[in-house]
Amino acid sequence: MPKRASPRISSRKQPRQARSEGLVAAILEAAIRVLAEEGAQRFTTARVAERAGVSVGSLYQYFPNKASILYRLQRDEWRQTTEQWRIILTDQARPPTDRLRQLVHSFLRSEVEEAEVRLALDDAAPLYRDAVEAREIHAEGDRIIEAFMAEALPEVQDTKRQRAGDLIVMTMTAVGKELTETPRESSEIDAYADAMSDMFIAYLEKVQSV
Amino acid sequence: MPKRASPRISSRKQPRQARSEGLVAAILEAAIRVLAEEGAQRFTTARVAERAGVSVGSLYQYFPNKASILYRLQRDEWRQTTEQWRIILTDQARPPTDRLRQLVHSFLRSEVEEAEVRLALDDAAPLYRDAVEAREIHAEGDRIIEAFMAEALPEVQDTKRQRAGDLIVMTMTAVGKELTETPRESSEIDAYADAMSDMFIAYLEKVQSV
DNA sequence: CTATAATGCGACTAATCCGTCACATTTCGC
DNA sequence: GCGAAATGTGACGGATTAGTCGCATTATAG
Repeated sequence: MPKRASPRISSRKQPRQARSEGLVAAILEAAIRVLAEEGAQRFTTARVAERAGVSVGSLYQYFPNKASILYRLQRDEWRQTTEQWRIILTDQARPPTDRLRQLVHSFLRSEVEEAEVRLALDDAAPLYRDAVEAREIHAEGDRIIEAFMAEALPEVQDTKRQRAGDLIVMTMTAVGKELTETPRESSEIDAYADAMSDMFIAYLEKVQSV
Repeated sequence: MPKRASPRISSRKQPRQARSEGLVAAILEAAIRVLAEEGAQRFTTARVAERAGVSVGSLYQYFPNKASILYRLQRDEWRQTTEQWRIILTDQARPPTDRLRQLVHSFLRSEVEEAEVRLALDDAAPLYRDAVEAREIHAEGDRIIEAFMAEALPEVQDTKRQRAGDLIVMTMTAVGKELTETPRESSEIDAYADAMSDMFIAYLEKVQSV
């Protein structure tokens, strides 16, 4: 956690903050590189600091421990994902099935793009999973899905609808991870995205008609 | 890897082997307990040996390294799962949809039953994932699913059918893992199993009708 | 019963890694 | 400029762990 400097408004440069911010940014970038290139096993504070061109001591001034770096990366990744979901799913000009299809495609694509980092972050999950705020990471995404489901299946019972949403999210993320593990042609990714979309839509139609 | 004693047929007792076999069994049992109770992080050869009432030295006589113990456990678990799948899916007296439904239910149940071990094994995956034989672990399961799909969707194109099978397996295992991570009522597990079965069946019907 | 081979033991080595702390350097307020 | 505060440094302590090796114990063959 970055030390919050007291809010100094009217200084021309904010060197204290400027240094710090640059340092934190450098650390996060280096962390991503280490994860992607060396994997979770070799992700050490020393290595991250070295890659960032910074000393471990400085690193520990802005991050209380190793896990917090990983947690931060995971949080940022997930925020991007969530934002992507929000943009796609709330575009009420298009029919829900279209949006769902695009959601699946976009998600799989972005998963595969950053394969190494995502896989490594996953491997390191045991280190940051127990963080207090870890549960909250997914909350926003869940809300977005729930809103979409409410729009797509307005007449379906709440618990049932929520379960359907859960199932879709779990499936999508899981398939994303699996496809990431063994590299595939981008055309094959699309084929899986299509198949998965078909599955979801068939499911939603069934749920709705019951 | 157990040292293979040369095949001595006509000795009354085979003490060499008897000791060894007991030792290996004790190690594997202890390994499961350590994983379940202490988690992947604290899974060390020393701890396993201690729990097994055996010295590390002995442990290393039958397992070349730590990863091999984990790999062995994972392999055994997966063999059980595969066998379960085979039994359920090849029962040609019942319609395919019934079998699929039961597959999902049984799988989710057994996943949740041994939650701790499975989760810990998953956490430790980075340690044994690169083992040469690791890919082969899933081969038999894939074959079983493929055979079932061929029976259920006889007129569908091969690649499409195989992708459908892949998708179902990925989804099922992923949801199983997810449900395992946050403990739930057994009734809720069943609800998810039902929902997932519905989804699969709706999907298969759609694939078949295209 | 004894020589020999198999099996078991556990202290020990070498490596790694997280996080700290005393000190050096840079920046800021004045 | 100058003193104080903020920021940065990296050697080091303390802890953990994978795997080894010389020796002890047990079983077998003759």
